[in-house]
Amino acid sequence: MEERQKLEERTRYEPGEVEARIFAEWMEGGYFHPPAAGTAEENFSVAIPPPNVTGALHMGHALNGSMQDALVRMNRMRGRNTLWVLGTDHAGIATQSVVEKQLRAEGVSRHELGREAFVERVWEWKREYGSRIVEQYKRLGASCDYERERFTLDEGYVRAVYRVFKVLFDKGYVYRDNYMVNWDPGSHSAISDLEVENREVEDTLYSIDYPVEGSERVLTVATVRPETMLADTAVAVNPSDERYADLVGGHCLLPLVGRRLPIVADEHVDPEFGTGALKITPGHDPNDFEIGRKHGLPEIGVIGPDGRMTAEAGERFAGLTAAEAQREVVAALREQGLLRAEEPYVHSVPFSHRSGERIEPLISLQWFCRMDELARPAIEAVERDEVRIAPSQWKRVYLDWMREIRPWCISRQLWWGHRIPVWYCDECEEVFVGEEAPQRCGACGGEPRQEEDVLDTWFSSAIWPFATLGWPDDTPELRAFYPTSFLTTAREILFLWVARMIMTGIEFAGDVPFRDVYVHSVIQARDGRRMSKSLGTGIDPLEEIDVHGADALRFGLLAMSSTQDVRYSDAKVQQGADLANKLWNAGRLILLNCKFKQDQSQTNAPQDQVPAAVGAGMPRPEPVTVEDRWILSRLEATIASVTEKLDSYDFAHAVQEAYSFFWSELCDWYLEIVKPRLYEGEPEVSATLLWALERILALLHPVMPFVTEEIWSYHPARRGHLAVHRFPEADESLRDPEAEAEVERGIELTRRLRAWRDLVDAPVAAVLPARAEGGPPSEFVGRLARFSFGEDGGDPVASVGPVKVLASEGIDAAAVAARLEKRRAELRAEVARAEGKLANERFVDRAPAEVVEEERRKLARYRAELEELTE
RNA sequence: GGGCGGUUAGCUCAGUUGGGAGAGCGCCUGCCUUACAAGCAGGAGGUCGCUGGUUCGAGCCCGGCACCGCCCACCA
Repeated sequence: MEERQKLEERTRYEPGEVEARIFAEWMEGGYFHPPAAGTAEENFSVAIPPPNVTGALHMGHALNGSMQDALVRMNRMRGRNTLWVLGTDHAGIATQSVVEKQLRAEGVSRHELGREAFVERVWEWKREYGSRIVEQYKRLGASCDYERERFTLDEGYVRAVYRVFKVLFDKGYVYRDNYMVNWDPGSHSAISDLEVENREVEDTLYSIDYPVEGSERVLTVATVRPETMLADTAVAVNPSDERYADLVGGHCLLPLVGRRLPIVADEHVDPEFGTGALKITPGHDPNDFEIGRKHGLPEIGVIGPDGRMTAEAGERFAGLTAAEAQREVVAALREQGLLRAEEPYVHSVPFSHRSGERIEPLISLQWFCRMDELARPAIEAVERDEVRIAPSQWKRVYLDWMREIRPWCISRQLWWGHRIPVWYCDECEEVFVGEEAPQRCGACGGEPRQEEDVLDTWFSSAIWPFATLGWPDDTPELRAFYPTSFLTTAREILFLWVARMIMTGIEFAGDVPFRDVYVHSVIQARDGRRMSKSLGTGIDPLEEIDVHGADALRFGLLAMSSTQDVRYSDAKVQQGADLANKLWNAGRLILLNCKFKQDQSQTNAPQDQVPAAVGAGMPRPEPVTVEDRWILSRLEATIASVTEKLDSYDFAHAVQEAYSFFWSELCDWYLEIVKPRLYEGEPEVSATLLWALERILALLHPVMPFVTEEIWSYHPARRGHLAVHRFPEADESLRDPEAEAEVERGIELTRRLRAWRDLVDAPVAAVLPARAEGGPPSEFVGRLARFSFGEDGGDPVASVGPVKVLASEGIDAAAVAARLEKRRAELRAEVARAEGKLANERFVDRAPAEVVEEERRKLARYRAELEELTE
């Protein structure tokens, strides 16, 4: 009784009061922490794309989380043993940067601190701030298993990473090599090709004369990076280029340095570009590196990892930054008259995705992983739809990339991460690879020293779906929840993460990591730009939750999601907030007025039991009126359709359809129709309403978990939380096409009558007399449209469908006449259109019979109405 | 340089296999009707980017063009 009182007073849904309390109840119920039982086939599981520990919840997380939680909750409610693995990614570069920045503020560098102390410092940071994003997922309502939280650097996980490294090494896929890498001067580390983004930049293109040895001729080469000429080891021309045919095999002299450079012929050189002569710098240009290796050219490095010129650059330049060196080189060339031209030049330049700095290509000793062998089965798995990628265009994108895959640079010159499990013996050059440090060198008894580098963060996230379940051990979790059911992801990590998980899943866990990959759209800022912190265009989901509630944000994000990128829509979030409030108030109307007999409860299961969802409270109702049969039929149709759409990742249409059924059909029509019966306390309508409420709450719970749970807490048939309530399955036996047709006719008529009233400006409160032809319309028509239907009365002044409106005080004759004339004009136009179409012989002959027939029926209908109005 | 996606109402977006263009928001009119004014009822508003074609019929299929966005790519 106390709650009832409260419910009456709560005329608005206030998410802020509800969400934390409800979430705590779910946690207390342990619903999100399933037992490791059963098989992956029967169970349902998802591995969350692990957010960076340094991260804060952004809109991408919120969208992705809303999608995952909708499917996770739906399947949990279906009674499946459901696990949603949560965890965070150690995010090597990002986290190291955060802590380094902290240290700088204290006036300490990480080098002063030393590696061990620094790593300990990062751990401290992680312990203090690392759970922030986890807490933010709770705000969203995400039903992750917070008791199984994982971290890519926790003990078991490290073991998994080391095992993978060791196996790949033993297979010969992982190797160490001196190779051209993308050096990121910002993070002071090599990064992989996927972490590089190309940007258009305007540089200066310098043309430089290289004197040909033993000749008066010069070879003019063009470059945007003159400072790299200090590392040139050849000049190349196209083999078919007749201008230089006689020079191939000869030499030219490198200005400023004096080195003899062989003139080589290579197909790669475009004779159309510049002079057709290309300076070759194998040490600092990826193309030149390839050419250099092909021709066996020396590789010289003049730019060091610190972005400064090395001793190799010569006394004059050593120690300068690359930019300073460029100015010096240009000045020197100009002095010597070797600078032939300078012109502005726009081209694309690689930048580090991590630090934003311009990539310095250089040769360095790194660890690589050969990908071709791993890719092969991962290609087949997708080709054969063992992993289905949707929308379908991404399947091709995936396959195209995988078929061209290149070795992956997996080592990083950082301290925070998985230190590569390789040990070197300095005494005898023995190399150990294993999961644990060797005590002594087996060959010479020396003390091996571990590799300094750590692994690319993506190397560890590649094994996320099975490493989080306990692999390499054969754990119950692994048996119960691997492979996972699906993955939703942004397309930007399709290669970086998704492809690699498929490869490692097949290689190490013996099966693909998930059956479905759904690539969702990107939510852009309101103005269509990318949401980004640096642009200041980001929209904070937590602020949106504060203002509108988590349910509103979830609904809004799902409603605006699409296969194409969309702008963030405040209106959709507001629509979600409105829906929550509408649900709340419709719930109040029903719960405060319905009579409920305890024995109506059909409870047949213990409450709040995991994994099996508890049974429904309400028994199937007995409809007494056609409206009852109609709403029950529409409800089941909606359940079938919404469920089907959720199951196929069509979130936007699923939520819009649920919205539209609930708002328009249930609230605007059915509740208005049955109010008199409800207020009278008719038991049958109570049974129908309580049943409908229960089912719509359960249907919407995966999308709007908080408000539905809160309303459910007042439902008399409740036996446990909605979070583990049985998800509705469409009951086909309640479908009733006849009732649907009849009520829809009544609704249509009501609409027309209301519109007519408005057009003729009838007084709002007046009940207008009318006579219905062909039998009285449904009872509610007169009531909702405020018409009284009788056998007799005055003269008809107008026809609205089958209804003759009779003369009365409330009706303005002139307005009626104007209205009639307007309608007649419309009808004449319609008749003309239909006649024209049917007079077209080719239409009548070639269009399908039913289309022609439909057109004839329309024509007949228009003619009849026109005739009626012209009487 | 290749590939993908987009262009539909004032705004943000839907539009299944080709058969009279929809939603939400906004706007206009009228309602404080005892669930909800974050509500209810009614209404206005679109040459579906342009251009050829296929078809009885095109927002939808085909060709071309114009913008916009994204991904991949080793032309200095």
